[in-house]
Amino acid sequence: MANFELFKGPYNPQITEPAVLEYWERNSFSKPEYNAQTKQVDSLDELKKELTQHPEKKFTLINPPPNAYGRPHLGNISGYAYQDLMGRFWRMKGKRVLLFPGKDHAGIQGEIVVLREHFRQQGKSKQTMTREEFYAETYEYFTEMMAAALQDEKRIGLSADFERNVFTLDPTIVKNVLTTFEKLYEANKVYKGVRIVNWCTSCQTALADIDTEKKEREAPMYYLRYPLVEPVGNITHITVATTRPETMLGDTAIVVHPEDERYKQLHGRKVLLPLVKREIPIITDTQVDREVGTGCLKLTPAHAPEDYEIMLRWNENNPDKAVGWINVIDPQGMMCGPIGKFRDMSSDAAMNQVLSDFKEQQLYEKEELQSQRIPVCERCKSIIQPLMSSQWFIRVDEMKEQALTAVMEGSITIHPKYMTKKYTHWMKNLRDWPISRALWWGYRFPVWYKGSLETTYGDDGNVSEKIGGIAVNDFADAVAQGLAIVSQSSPGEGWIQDENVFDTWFSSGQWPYVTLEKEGLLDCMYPTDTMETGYDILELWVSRMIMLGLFRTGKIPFKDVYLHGIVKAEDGQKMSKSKGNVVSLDDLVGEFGADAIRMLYIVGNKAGASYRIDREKLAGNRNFLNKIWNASKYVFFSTADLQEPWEVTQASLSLAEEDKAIIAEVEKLSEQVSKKIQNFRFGLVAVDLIQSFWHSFCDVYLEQVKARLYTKDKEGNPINTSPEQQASRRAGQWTLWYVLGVYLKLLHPYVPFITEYLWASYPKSPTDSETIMHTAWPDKHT
RNA sequence: GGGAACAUAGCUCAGCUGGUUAGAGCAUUCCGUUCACAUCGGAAAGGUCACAAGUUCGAAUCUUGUUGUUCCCACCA
Repeated sequence: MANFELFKGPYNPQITEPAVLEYWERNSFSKPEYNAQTKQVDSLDELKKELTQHPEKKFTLINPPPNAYGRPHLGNISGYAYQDLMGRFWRMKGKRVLLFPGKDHAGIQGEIVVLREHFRQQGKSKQTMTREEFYAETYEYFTEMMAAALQDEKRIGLSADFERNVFTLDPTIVKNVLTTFEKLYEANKVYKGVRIVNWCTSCQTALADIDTEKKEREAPMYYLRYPLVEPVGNITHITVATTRPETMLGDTAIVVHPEDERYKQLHGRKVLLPLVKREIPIITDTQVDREVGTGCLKLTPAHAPEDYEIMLRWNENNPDKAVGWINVIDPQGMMCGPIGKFRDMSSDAAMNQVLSDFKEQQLYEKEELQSQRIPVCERCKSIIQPLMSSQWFIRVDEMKEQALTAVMEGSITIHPKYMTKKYTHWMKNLRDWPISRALWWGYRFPVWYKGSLETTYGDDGNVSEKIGGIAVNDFADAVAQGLAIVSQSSPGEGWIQDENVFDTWFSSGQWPYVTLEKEGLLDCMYPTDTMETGYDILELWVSRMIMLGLFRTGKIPFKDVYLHGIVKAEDGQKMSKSKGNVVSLDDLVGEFGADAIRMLYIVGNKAGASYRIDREKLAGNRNFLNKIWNASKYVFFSTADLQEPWEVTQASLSLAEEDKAIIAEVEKLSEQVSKKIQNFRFGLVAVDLIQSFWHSFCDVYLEQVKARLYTKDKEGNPINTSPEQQASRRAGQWTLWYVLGVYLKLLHPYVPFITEYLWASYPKSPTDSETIMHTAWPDKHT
């Protein structure tokens, strides 16, 4: 039993919250197995049996797994308040609630952090360790760090089943995630191929489009002349504009708009590519913007994603006049390929050399300073070098159709509704998903090669692979030749495993079903009910869960997606370490309490809307908690002589008009709160709830009823002694008791700590739940 | 270039499918208290609902346009 003392003085969360936390943790109230009727924890089998018979009795919400290292900031924690609100609501509504917590290994960022924060101090690096040593030690490091992140989840009041907390690299999870890869491979939805990728020369890995961001910079645009092989009329050359002259060494065509009158007579003609003396054709594509530069685009398919797309399109429509690509920059950022003296220069040196050669040959026209947006690595901020590389891809064409349909036909609802467009737009434009990363920290590909695997950036500009010294066209070819195999375990002596690990989102994209399957709960708790996360990872994460969930289970992974806004720092800016405006839970939880912080997240806010940390609001929230505290204490001592109020029926009391009014208000409020929570409008109804408690119950009703409750006047003489007055007093006491109970329950999902603490002193029937977490929600009809 | 959201009191924002006199919190001004609470109570002041046109008996709310702010996406070489 909870033993919470009603101490004197103002409400002090520093006393109450740790005590409540300890109470929650000591019992197992947050487990779906906890049985409110028997007050026992059922077995897993009993739970499954019940949910099989009554599937409507479950509520599953998978908590988005935060990075396993380090402490989250106040913004990272905000989601837990929403997730917990839903969990507590449905639990009180009598459902078997599972909030499933986990931690993510965070791929690239995890590797960067552990190298910087852990290994560097010991003088270790990837050069001085084996892959196995690195993995084992990092695993241990992350396991330690995880405990700290868990503390914050608990501290904000998240009623998750923490015993089930699971790491993305837990062996059973790994096995399941890799099985998905195998199934994708069998279904021909995964392939290995040489494609253009966003290459981070610093992290030495490929990145998906969404793992890059754009940086603004001023850079010169150079105008370069390419002579025509044969002059057309008096035209002897064309001029192209570029910000990256060194890539001209890999040009394979010139592209003009088919309708551009200036160049119509040049279609199909050839230019002599300067410096490397290659003849390349002039082709057409409607994507070329006639207004930009000279209207002539130099096509470098190996080092510009747009050019690569144009090449594919052209080749599809003109198979007889197909153009190829020539890769001239290797993964280290050095020049390579059929480029003569430029080979082995750094790309910067090559750029200067190209420019000076053009000048010398009188082919240099001019330069103009221009602002441009260049892609950089989201994690390390290095400039992305697009290049050709052999990578694993997921074929998304079919998967994205299903994922689109699920949302457009309403099997999955996104809140706020207007974010649906963001999702559909992104999904429609989705290209094949590159899933391999050249890292050590993550899920290594379950792919094996016989002998060795070599990737060559050839002198001919090709990128090719050899397995055991034998050249292969592609992975399928290698499998056919018996040189490669997809398998979770080594096929035997002499086979080596693919060095790549999976993109982090490949594993977190499977989170809903791999977590439940680990616990044997897939049958009875999947699909989950709601996914709650920040709107900034709708595309990054939510979309992947929908695609992979549909693929692997044939079912949607969740029915509703609630997207919360971004919490800004006190200065209104996004929180970031570099700005120095990061606020942690520790900074504020002592002064205001977790309940006040949860209110800041939720009260008055709506889905998708951002807001900032506001100390004035926090102070207001703290004042409200104090109001609850004092009003409750008042009710407790002024109803102390009321016997077993739960046995009393309303009809047996002579209720005054004021009693009836507040009872009616609170009952109407219950319906509203229930309805709005179910409609995901948590924040706005919270304002009504607070208003009602503070201004109807405290300011009005409590003042009205006081005179009827006193048993002595100021001089100490007995008052309210007549039978009518006694009955009136009793009716007032009962009303206070009843109404406060309703308020505490309605408030509990919002401010769980104070309501739990007060619930211990609230007079309740012996059959009622000892924890407010499992008492019945007060609405009657919904 | 495309898309989305927002524009309401000094500040931060509510106002859901159009219906009396447009609301809350904070801030401001005045008044009040000693038997829950000064982390309090009562009251006041404060708004051409960005602008314009339209639909309507009626518009902060719906439509269109204009202006401004924010965010996202994209191929400006």
